[in-house]
Amino acid sequence: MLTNGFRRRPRYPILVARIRPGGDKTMSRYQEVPSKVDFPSLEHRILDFWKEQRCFETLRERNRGKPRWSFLDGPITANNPMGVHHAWGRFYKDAFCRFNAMLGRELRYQNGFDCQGLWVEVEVEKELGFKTKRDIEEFGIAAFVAKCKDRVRHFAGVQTQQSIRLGYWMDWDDSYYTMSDENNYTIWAFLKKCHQNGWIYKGTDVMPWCGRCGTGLSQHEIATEGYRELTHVSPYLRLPISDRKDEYLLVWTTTPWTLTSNVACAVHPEHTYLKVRQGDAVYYLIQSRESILKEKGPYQVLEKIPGSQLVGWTYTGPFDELEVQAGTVHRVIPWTEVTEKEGTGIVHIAPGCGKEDFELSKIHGLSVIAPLDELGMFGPRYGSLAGKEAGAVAQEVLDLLKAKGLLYKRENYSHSYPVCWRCSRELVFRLVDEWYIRMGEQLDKPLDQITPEEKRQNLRYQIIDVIKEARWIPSYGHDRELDWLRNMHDWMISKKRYWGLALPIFLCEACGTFDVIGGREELKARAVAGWDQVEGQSPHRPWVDAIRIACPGCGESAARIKDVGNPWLDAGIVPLSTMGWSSDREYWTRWFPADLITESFPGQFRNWFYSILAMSTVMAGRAPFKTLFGYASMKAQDGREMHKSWGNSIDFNEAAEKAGVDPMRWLFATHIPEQNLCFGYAAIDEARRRFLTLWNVYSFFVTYARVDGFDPGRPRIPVAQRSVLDRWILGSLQKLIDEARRGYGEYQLHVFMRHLERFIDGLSTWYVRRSRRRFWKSEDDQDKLAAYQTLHEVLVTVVEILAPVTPFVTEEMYQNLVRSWDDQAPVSVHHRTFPTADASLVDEALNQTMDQVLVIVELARQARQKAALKVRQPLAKMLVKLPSTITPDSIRPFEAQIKEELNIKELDYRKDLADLIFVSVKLEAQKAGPRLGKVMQKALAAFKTLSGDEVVARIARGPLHLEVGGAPLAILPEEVTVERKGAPGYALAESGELVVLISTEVTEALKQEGLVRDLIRHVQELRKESRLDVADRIELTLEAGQATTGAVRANLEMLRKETLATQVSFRPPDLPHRTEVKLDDETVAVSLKRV
RNA sequence: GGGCGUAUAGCUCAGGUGGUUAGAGCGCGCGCCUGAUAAGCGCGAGGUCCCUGGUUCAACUCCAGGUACGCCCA
Repeated sequence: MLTNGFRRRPRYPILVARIRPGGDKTMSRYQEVPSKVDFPSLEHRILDFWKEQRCFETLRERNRGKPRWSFLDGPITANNPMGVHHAWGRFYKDAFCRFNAMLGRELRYQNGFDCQGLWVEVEVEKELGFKTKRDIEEFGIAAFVAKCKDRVRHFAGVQTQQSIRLGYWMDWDDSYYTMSDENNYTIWAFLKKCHQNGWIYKGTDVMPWCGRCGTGLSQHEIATEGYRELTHVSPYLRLPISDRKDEYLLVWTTTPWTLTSNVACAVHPEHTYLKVRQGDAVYYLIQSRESILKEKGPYQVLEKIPGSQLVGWTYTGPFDELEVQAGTVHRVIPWTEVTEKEGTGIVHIAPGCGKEDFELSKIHGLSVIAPLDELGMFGPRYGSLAGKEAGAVAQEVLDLLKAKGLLYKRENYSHSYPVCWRCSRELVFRLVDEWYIRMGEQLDKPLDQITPEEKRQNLRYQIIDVIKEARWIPSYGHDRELDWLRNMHDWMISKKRYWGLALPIFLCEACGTFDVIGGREELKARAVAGWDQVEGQSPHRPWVDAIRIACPGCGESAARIKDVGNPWLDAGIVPLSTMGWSSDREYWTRWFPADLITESFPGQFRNWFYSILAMSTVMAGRAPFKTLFGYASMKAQDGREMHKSWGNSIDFNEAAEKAGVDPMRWLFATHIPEQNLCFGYAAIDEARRRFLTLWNVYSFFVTYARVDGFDPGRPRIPVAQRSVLDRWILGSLQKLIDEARRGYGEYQLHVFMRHLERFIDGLSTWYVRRSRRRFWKSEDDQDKLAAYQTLHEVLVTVVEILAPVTPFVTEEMYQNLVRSWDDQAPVSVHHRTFPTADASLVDEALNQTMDQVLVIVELARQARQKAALKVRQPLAKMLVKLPSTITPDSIRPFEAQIKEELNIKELDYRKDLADLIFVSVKLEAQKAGPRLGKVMQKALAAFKTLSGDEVVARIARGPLHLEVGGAPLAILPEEVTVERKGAPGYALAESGELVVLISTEVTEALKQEGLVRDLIRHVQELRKESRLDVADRIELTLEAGQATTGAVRANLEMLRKETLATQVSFRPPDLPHRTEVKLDDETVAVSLKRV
């Protein structure tokens, strides 16, 4: 327990204070810095500060009218509180905006909320306890829509507060909402333009349908997260072939409910089918699936025939007794998509229940039986199944088949099956009318051969052209989008729901003509009824439903279709709507396209990226962004999805208040964006610890600056006159500034952060470590001032370049480092101009030399370790052989540093150290023995006669040839191990050409000195434990054996000076603070007290 | 079946544009330093840089093919 009550103050500066008036710490304006950082409370303090000082508003003022940098926010769904994965994305948005603000650019700072759509309806339904659409209709659409709006507003507020907590600087009063009139009407304008191009149409198709939600799902929605691995009962049934007694088609399906609507069976015309006899019956099936017959007993293959022979046969359907089946002739049709890998090779076709089936019905003129209603239940004419849910009748269907003798066998089948992405209910396929935007034909030729003429009417290829304009980070994003665009289907934009864009499509029931309204004014002008209902309301259901217009085809009154819009229309229009496409085209021209959008990659290729591209292409003919920076997905710490029920989910608010957001932001910044981020407290803690190193350097600086009264306003000492250490760190700093600019500018934050972490490491473990005594020393000379100025400059610059990443802690440090002394400086670190590197401060030669110095020190430490001589034990000398490219003269300026760091008194340079290096070679009997056999012993003896140097020289050229007993014998290089050691009295460490030898001889005097340094260390520890102030003088007693006593007597001054002992006596411990330490073999009893 | 991505230490991952001895964190073992540092540093054990072939004086890196895994589309 050292933090409570133990006030950290340095040792020497107190003495300085007496020498130099004005140096007292009370004169300093720096605030004391605790060594432990409480991030959450610091962050709250800074949040208050920003609010009180109106820092964000000031920043906008400063940059108003400057060059623009346009960021476009992809709207966050305002349906729930924000999660940690949102925090990740919002961090990027914030960091890049802050960086550009520090470059002096004007920004829009507009956040967006996504408001409309089924996801909100689902939550509101849950709140109200609704089960189906009928509940909503009974509740009233107007009231339901009001509830949806309320929910969105509520969570927009929650997310705003959370974002502020994250440190996200946005103009929170200016957020856009996709439910706004402007947004909706701009989509209308878009749809009208599509209609003018002839791209809007009503299609009848079999769609994936959710019975609970009562709506179809578009291709986009299923693709996102729509598949689950599910097991279904899959019957094999036998269908009697007409006019062939006891002969059956074997048919397999995974969706028993669709059998009610069977009208045909498909076979592959080119594959081989088998006619087999099993029991009393004859079956037909594809040859490759013969194995399914086995479990039903022995069988006999009667004939092999091509599938084409089966085509045209008719058969009795599985549910011919149903009313809906009346008059249906069941036929066998050809289809080349029939697989020979599963099933029976005879595919059951129900055009009302499957997309491909429906396509086949058009080709072969099959009747279409659509069994399900809007809720996914069987209609009235389905016998005992009427009114039952499609997914729930599998067993009943099987029972019915069995009763009719049509069930051959059954199995359980696991497959990937689509489910509703909102409510998880299994989807069914249902025949419905939906509205589409034509995306253009897929042309079967290379992209570069598509003519301008072909593109003119083909939206698909227009978008493909447009995506080339943008920069995709990572670059493969372009390819993924391209892949999507090439293969996408027409965009289904309708949804049979309540809360969403009111599709402005008016369909005349009399003549079938439809028209699309392009905006509010047009609606008002063309309304022949119902305008009074819309006036004063938002353009939503149910109000817009009251409008009727005159049909342009026949003049009859036409009503709006009841459908609402696909929510990606809402989000896709924002590059136009939020920048004033309709209301202020001049403003739009200035801010469109965005310089940056950034969102999570997975999913958005077919969602937001796709919709903004499509809509901007139609309206503006160009991409809505210049750069798209994508990042991956957030996972839980264990690499799995985050799920509350799995207990691996982390709540944003909890993480913010537990760990603080700056450590989280540091973690985000270091992570490679295109990789999934496994998020957890361990990861945050790692980031926090690296952060702490910087904080400790800051704390060190402030601690001493306070006591010394360092005034950052004093005239700067020219860098040329500063020490090599200063010049080295300042040079490294310039390179770091370059890396920072590149990192932010190129959206490679993690690269910058890697350099930053390395820089901070060097700052802490080398610059500060080596400079400490410069800050402690009592003289107030130029060198000390240079040290303060250098460290101050470094810290301020690091704070500036790090500010966009960790806005809170950098603000705290900036206030203390800069504002405390300079009230003319910008109020906030976020108002500073981003630093620019000064290339003249980079001394490459110095950098290289310092690199060598660091290696020398590292090697010497290594040598010490080999010799088991800890650094506290002083040594007489070290010898260094430098690489040929380095001269001793270049190292000399660092000699003092090296010697002090290593606690070695002398440093000599040698061109050759061979005489002090002992090479030992060994013939490995284990390796050579099996090869040499009997002569091994003799070979060993012969080998021993050679010197190490000789062996090394000879095996360098290849096998070593010896003569053993008159016979030649070769030893292979890999059978020899070579070990290099220092000669007796030396320890060796080397790396490449660089060789370091340290003298391991410990003389009596050196030993005594080392012993006393050990003792000092223990006394310091005791002082610390006893909570003494660093400047307190002490009386010290020692009770020790002869060796220690002698050593202390020989080094008494050092002991007294380092421990601030005014009196040292040898007697049993009788002072209040005591400890017992072991030095070498002796036990020393120590006691001390403050005097 | 197609598109995109990934494969490096026990685990999680770094390693712009080819170039001495491939690194970090976590974990394990052993040391060291420390009155800024409840922190840090070093050493050790642990590597077929997925496999095969090619280009090159030189390949973890570039190219081709393959394998495995992930995401997406059919």
